[in-house]
Amino acid sequence: MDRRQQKTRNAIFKALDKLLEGERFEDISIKDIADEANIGRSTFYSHFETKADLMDAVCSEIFIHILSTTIRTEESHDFSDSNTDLKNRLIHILYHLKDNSSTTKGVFSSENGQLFIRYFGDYLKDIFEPCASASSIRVSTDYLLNHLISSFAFTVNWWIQGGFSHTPEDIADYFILVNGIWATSNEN
Amino acid sequence: MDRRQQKTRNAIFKALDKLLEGERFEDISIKDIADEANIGRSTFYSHFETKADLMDAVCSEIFIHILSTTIRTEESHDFSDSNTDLKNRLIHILYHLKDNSSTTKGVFSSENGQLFIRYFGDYLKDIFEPCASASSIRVSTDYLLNHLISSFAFTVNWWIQGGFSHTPEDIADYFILVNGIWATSNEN
DNA sequence: AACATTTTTGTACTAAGTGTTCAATAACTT
DNA sequence: AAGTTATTGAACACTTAGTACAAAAATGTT
Repeated sequence: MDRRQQKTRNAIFKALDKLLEGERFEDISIKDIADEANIGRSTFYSHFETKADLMDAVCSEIFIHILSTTIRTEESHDFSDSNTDLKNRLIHILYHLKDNSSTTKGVFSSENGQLFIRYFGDYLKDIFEPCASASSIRVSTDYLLNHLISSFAFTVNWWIQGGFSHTPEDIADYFILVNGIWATSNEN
Repeated sequence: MDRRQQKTRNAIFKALDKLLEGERFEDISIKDIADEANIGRSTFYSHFETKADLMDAVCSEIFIHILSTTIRTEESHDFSDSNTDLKNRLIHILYHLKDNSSTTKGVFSSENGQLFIRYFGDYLKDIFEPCASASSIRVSTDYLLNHLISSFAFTVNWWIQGGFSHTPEDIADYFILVNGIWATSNEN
C-alpha cells in the first residue's frame, strides 16, 4: 500500500542479503541490518518482531516465488514416466535457487539453515510423497520421505558450498542416482 | 589432576545435559549453566573460553568414548562380507548414542547440531570412504561420501526425534536399505 | 600439621545487544 | 490542504558476554 513500507521492507531484505555475503546470520545484529538498510532501528521493529521473524519472511518469499513460477504437474505431466516429471520439477527448483544464489547461500548457512530446511521440507513433501509411497524399499514411509527431503537439502547445500559449479541438471541427476530413484536403469 | 577441577568440569557437563532437556543450546546462557552447576560464573570462564568451546568439549568427549570402545576393524573383520563389517560398526555407534541419549539428544538439536555433525562427519569419513570409493554409482566421490555422512546424521536424528523407538539394528538396516548399500540383495 | 600452590568465588566493570515507548517529523493518500 | 500513517532518534530497562582481581577455600606436598 504505502510506498514507504515497501521501500523499507525491500531495503531490509536487500541489506540482509548483502550482510549475509560476509557473515553468518547469527552474527548479524538488528543494528547492523538497520544501518546497512539505512533506516532507523526502531523502524525495523515496526516491520519485524525479531530477527527470526525476518528470516521467516525471507524463507516465505523464496517459496512464494518458486511456487508462483512452478510448472504445474498437470501441464508438464508425462504419463509414460513420472520420474521425468519429478526430475523436471527438481531442476526447476534448482534453477530458481541458483538465480537467487546470494539469498539462497545466506539462508542455508548454519543456524538459519535449519529454519530454511523446515520450509523446504514442507514444500518438498508434496513432491516426494508419491515417490516415497511407491517405493519398494522396506522402510517406514515417514523415514523414507524425510530421508528424501534431507537428502535433497544436503544436495542443494553441497551444490552451494561448491559455488554452483554444476548445472541444475547434473545436480538433479546426482540426487536421483544416489537415492536409487529410477532404479530400473541405474544398475551397471 | 586437582579434584576441584574435575568436580567443576563434571558439574558443568552435567548441568548442560540437564538444561538441554528443556531448551535449545543457543537459548542457554553461561549464567544458566553456572547456576545449574552451582558454581560461580567466573569459574566457568576458567574452564571454557566460550559456550561454543564447551560444546566442542562435549562433542569431543562423545567421540573419545565411542572410539575407545570401537571394535577395531581388524578384530571383527569378516573377509567374506565387508558390508557386514560396516553394519556392525554402525550398530556399535548407534548403541553408544542411545546409551548417552540425553546428551545425544541435546547435542543434535538446532544450531549445535551443525557442530556435532561436523565431528560426526570427521569420524564417519573413515568408515564410509571405502564404501564411497567402491560404489558403482556415477557421481562425484566427494558428493557420495558427504551424502552418506549427511544421510547417517539424518537417520540418527530421525531416530532421536522418534524417542529411540527402534532398535539400533533396525536403524542401521534403514540406513543401508535407503542408500542402496548391499545392492545385490535388497531388490525384490 | 604447616606451607605453598592452585582453584574457586564474588564483585565490579566495560561493551554490546534486545526490545519498548514516545513525541516530533516526514511522507504519503485522497 | 488536511488527515492519516510511517519513520526517526532518543531514552529506557534489561540481558548477556567477557575481563580483571583480590579474598577465601580447597588441595597437594613435605
